[in-house]
Amino acid sequence: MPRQRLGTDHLSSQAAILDIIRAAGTISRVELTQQSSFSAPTVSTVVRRLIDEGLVVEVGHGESTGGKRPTLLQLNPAARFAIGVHLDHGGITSVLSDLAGTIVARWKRPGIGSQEPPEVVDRIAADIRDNLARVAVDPERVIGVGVVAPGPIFQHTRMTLTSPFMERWTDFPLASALEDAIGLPVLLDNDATAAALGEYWAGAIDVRSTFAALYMGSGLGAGIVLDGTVLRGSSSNAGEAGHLCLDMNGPQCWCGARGCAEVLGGPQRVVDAAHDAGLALTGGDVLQDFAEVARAAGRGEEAAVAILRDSARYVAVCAQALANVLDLDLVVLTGPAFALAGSLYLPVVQQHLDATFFARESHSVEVLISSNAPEAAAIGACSLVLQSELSPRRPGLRAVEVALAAGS
Amino acid sequence: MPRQRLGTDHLSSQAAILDIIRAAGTISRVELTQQSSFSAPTVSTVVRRLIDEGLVVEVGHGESTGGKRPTLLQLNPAARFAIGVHLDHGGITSVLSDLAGTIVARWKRPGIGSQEPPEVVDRIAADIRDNLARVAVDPERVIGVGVVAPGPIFQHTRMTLTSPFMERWTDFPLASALEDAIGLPVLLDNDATAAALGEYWAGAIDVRSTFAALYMGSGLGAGIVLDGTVLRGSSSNAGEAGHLCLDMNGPQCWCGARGCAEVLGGPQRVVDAAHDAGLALTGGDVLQDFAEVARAAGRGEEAAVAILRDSARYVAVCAQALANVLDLDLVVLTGPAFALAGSLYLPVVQQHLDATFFARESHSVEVLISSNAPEAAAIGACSLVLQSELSPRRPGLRAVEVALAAGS
DNA sequence: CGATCATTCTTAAGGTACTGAACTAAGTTA
DNA sequence: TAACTTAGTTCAGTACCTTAAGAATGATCG
Repeated sequence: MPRQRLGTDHLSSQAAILDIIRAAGTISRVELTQQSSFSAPTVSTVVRRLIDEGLVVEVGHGESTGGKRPTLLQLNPAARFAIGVHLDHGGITSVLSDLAGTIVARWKRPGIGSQEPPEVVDRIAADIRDNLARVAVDPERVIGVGVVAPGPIFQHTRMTLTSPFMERWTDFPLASALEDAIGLPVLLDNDATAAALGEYWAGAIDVRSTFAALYMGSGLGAGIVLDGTVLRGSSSNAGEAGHLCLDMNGPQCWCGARGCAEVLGGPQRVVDAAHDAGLALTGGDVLQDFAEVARAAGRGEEAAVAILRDSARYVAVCAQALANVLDLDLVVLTGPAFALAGSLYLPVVQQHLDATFFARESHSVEVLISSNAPEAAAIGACSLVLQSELSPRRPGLRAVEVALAAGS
Repeated sequence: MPRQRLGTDHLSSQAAILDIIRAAGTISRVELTQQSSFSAPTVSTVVRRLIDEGLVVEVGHGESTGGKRPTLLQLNPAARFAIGVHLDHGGITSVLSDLAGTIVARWKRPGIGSQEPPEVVDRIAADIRDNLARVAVDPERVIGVGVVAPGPIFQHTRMTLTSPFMERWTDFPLASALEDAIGLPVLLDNDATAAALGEYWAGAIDVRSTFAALYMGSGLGAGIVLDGTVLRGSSSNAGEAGHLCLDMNGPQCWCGARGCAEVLGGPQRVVDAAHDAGLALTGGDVLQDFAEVARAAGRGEEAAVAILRDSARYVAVCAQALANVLDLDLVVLTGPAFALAGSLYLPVVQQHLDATFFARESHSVEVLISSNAPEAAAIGACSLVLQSELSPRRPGLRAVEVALAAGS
């Protein structure tokens, strides 16, 4: 007997209203009518439905402006939960987040390189069950699992990822396997894409903004969100800013091209440069070494600062490319690498955009560091699930819808 | 008394159906139900409305597949017309196009550098009237004028363009002035953006495709169309592929940045290089000189071929950047420069994408030369009007809607 | 302090768009 | 000619949204 999927009916109106409430944080019904394209009665009934479903709660009253005081509305964070799993070389980072994108629980397990995919899937499922029990969240309120990883993906077949670092996972039907193991719908996506959506969802970014999230973890990528909708492109591989060519005669990249931004200024390059400069590194994985470089820079070691600043110049050019192609008004720096060294990158990127963004006479491009940078990808994975279930979009969500349909 | 705006009601369904008919060329109602998300009865009624409005006509029957033969539908090209005006340094190119994007009339006038904007507006209006009379098109069937030009635009104020080549036009309210002069709604946009939409509209490109049009005229730009909707960004300045940075230490560009693709491989660079190589050029405007280089290459002159091939490498990297950021499945080369030398650029771009496109394991990126390359911008200007009136989109059309609202 | 007004939100009635089910139309197949 | 297949329409019902009017609640002012 199919449990009724909440929020799937009354699609457009529910989704739009909920999204405005989410972005606003706290808002009255009147303001909703102004910010949405709906009339007051429609807002009223939609809000009542949202309240009945428990997704929204009334939280007191606002100031009067000469008449009745408005009733203020907010998301009910505890109404639904989602699980986000980030597969990366360094390990599997998972979070349980509520409706507002706040982390309720987090756990991290060793990398995936050594085990076979089926074992990893079982481990992920077991960890999810354990952690749900630990924080006493009603499993009925968990609406799904988002799984994200770097690299190009073949989403239309519900297969998983193909990056040279994850060879083992090529042709393994991760989504369906995990669905079978855990009994929840599973969505699969790119980590940078997810991080961008997470920033939109949890970072209270305006519905109408045009922004990109530059994600730096063990690699460099970007996610793009336009009018609240993730830009996926024709095969869900949009946003590969790390493979913008910044030097036509540059070094070969693993992707097959030359002079990719990731090779010239990505985390691996930072670590290599630090090594060459004689900095003492533990020689762990890329991110651990990058963290040491960032700490050295934080202590004021000039070599480390110079290396990171050099990297920042390349990141800035990536941001410029994205801004010029997409006419952005916001760039968010996120991911573990920017969590460590964002304060050094931010001014470089901001100044570069101020000086070179093509339409700067028309408007500036704001640059921010995500407040959730370390777990951005995992939170983004949660947001994938939350948005697809609570605020589904018509265009551009093909892949997610396919996955949902197959997983319901 | 307000004349009823056709196609503005019943928005979503009419627009969707009409768009599918346009893309298909010829199609039956049954196929429409398959390709759209509507039921057979809905398609039936919507099609009847379109036929009543004269936008669509029945054109015989298709082959039977074991039952009743399907009635085939087509756009009625003569149902509506639009005017497209392309302002560029070399001159003002205008076309009158029908619903299918076919050129009915075209005219070209000298450049706009020497005259004051009000005079130019009067001349444009007079030319439009003359040419409508000449080809005997009922002015009632002309739904509007699209005006396009290179460079960044301030569309939200209905002002016009700001490029160093068009200083005179800064702060001149082109759209409103022309509306007053001609009595038709006027839309304003970037030339490359328009060219992309023109390619979509007149080039019968599939509704679901993700494509960009690289436009090379006197400069280099791009227009992006996703799911049939123009990507405009936050200020209608998206797609500035000519100002992607391909060399961080490259020469200064007029836009303020360094190493822009346009400077390194744009038409001006081709002309300059040809000059340096000792090719005889008449020294006219950029496009005329570019045409001579292209002809020289066509005759097999090695220096010219080498120069163009060099330019093509930069164009190819632009295409790669767009493809990687947007996950494109199609790149169209258009504009007068590619009309002249596209056959030389195309293989270079195609090979580069085949070798370096990030998601090439997932799908390839097709590269085509527009069949309307010489007048692509002007045809695109027509398409702006046609689409906004006949197949309006909700998201991303902010600027156009503002213009339409003000102009109705 | 009570009458009036402003503002917020809801109820009621009506219109539009879409759908499923049943039907007509027009062919093919045996 | 009868049975079947495919194309397209009619009809009644449903869901959603809107305008118009009303109810609730608080501010303002004589």
